[in-house]
Amino acid sequence: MQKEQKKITIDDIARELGVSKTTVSRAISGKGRIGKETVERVNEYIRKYNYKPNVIAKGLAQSKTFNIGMIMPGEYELVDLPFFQRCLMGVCEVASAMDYDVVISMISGNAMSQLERIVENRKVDGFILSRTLVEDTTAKLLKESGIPFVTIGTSEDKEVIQVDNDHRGACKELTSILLARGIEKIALIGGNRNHVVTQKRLKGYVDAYEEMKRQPDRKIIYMEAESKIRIEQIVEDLLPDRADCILCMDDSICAHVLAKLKKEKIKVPHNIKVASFYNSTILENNTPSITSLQFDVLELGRVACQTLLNRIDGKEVENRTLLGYEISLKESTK
Amino acid sequence: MQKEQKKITIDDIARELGVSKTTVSRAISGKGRIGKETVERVNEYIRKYNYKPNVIAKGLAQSKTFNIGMIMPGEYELVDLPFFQRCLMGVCEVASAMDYDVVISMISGNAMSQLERIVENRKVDGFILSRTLVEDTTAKLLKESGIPFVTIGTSEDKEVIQVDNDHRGACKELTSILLARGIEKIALIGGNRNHVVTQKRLKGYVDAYEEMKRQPDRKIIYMEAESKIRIEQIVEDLLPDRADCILCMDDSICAHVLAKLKKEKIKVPHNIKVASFYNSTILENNTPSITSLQFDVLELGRVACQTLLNRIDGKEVENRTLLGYEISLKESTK
DNA sequence: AAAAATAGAACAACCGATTGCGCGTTTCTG
DNA sequence: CAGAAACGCGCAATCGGTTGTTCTATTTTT
Repeated sequence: MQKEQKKITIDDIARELGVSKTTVSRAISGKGRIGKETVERVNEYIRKYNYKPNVIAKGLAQSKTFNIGMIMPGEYELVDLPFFQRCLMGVCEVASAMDYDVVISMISGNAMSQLERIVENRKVDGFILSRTLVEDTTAKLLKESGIPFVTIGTSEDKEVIQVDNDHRGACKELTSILLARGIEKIALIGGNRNHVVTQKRLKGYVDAYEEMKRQPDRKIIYMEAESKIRIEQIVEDLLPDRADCILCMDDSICAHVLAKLKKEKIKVPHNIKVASFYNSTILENNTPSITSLQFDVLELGRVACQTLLNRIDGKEVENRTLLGYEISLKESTK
Repeated sequence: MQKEQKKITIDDIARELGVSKTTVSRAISGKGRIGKETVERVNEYIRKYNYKPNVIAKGLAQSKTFNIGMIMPGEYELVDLPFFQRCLMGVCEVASAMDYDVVISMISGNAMSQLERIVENRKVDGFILSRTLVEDTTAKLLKESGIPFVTIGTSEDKEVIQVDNDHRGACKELTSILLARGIEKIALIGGNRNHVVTQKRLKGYVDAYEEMKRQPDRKIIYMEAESKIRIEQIVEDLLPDRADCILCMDDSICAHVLAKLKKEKIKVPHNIKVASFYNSTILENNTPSITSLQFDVLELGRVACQTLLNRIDGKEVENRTLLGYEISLKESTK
């Protein structure tokens, strides 16, 4: 019950120990010339009285905040996705370990005002940008501001530091596996065509065909499959035999596809195969189990944060980091 | 392309306008006696050169940070819930409007170290605590620290400022409606019994029976329904006629219940009614549509944030705020 | 018209750290 | 053993604001 306990300052320590605050500061930071014995005394005092430096004051003196900004989409339909939450978790984990804190900005659409405020207020030392759209004015704004930042999700802009899962490679590999098994007609169902992941995955899909010197059937590539009705129509469109397999770009699409197939009494995998990208727990307990591509989003957050912190420290960082994926082959493509 | 553009300081303005920095500061804040004309000149300058005060310096001088801390669970299984994400969205919205920023702490289990760091570092002016467990050491720690905080979710501790949806009232009303329709045997399926919401909802359920001078059948109240298998067992247990209706405490439980009923060829609502709490989009497109209780989680976040900010400003605030709910009666209970 | 009240602005201390420079003492070096 | 180098430490400025007090000029009161 130590309410309103007066915080110890560096001056207090200096007074108590009969040295100057300069010395105390140096003892703590280890910078500059300082006696071994003095350091010991200061450390002991700090431990004993649980001194914590005032981060604000430190920030003012060093022009640093020890905060990083995490920019997430503020659109209602995106907020529910576990992707961002998990990412955030990875970011927080690393930041915390390095004594940084994470400031959130949820930016919806073109509401740049919040971001501008943060940028101008200099309340963070750098940003992590969770991007979903290919064209992103946020990145432009950040670039102009000169504040270090890292994007999660690939950008067209090669100057931008990016960390991403290898969606293209993943989708290519899965498609190749299916093709190698003699599954020729793979329908692809995706969501918003302006999302980076959608485009990357589509490219991977095409890559796989091209590597085998084949052409995918463009007529069974569907985008903007955002609603249940639309997805049902697509499935109807594919039946009875325009596709051997349906590859869904996210698991909510897949859930609808499965429901529709069940309704139409089409057996998976007997009559048609199904595969999906897997993020949430919707498909986890499905019967049959679903072949899927999995990404370690937590790790994505971690790496992005580490990259940013390195960047803030002035270290050289990779301009582009691609993280792996995992293909889990299950019953739905047997 | 204004990289590394030198920030304007209050001293710059003072020099340019030929007044003291005190005057500029007062002109901006409006505190103290200051000439109308001077205020005008200062404002004009600020607008013209887009001056933004340095929040860090301001914070140091005023012992404030203009940040609020949002504490969320860091457990992997909780992170996926859209609840916290939506809450956060509401919090960010209000904070942003009041020129505050939101600092995230994800705390898993007993890992208090991060929290302690933030508390000790004084990097926030107050906390919002998203709680899930009845017993919560986090709240205790915050209480001892003397930092203002608000909890989302009800606490036993009456001194703690709480904002919550009225789970008890909601569950009571829905149960009452069902009872009034002659649906007597209402099975209740809930998750973790240590979660506050679980307990509140259970109480509401019991309330409804008691108000009618009846007793619920304790044997058809199930807790810890966390896995698909467990839920299937429960449903089997209830069939064929131990229950007229199944009330699910969250929608992932409900999804499993519906799947199992379908598998067993039990028709909803003809053979058995189903109702649920509704947060995510899993049940949105179900056939039949599902009777559910809905909470405006976004609003919850908003109110919590507003309450905290009021508290930080030293205003009087309600110790307990209960937010409403919405009952949507659909086909599943017809 | 003298005294009192008041408005407008400036001085300087302060918030809690960091940091360049300088000073006195000890240790090294030839 | 003298001069140089290294060491340990303190002074004071600085980061960019806020704020209690004081000063002066003007206005109001009687």
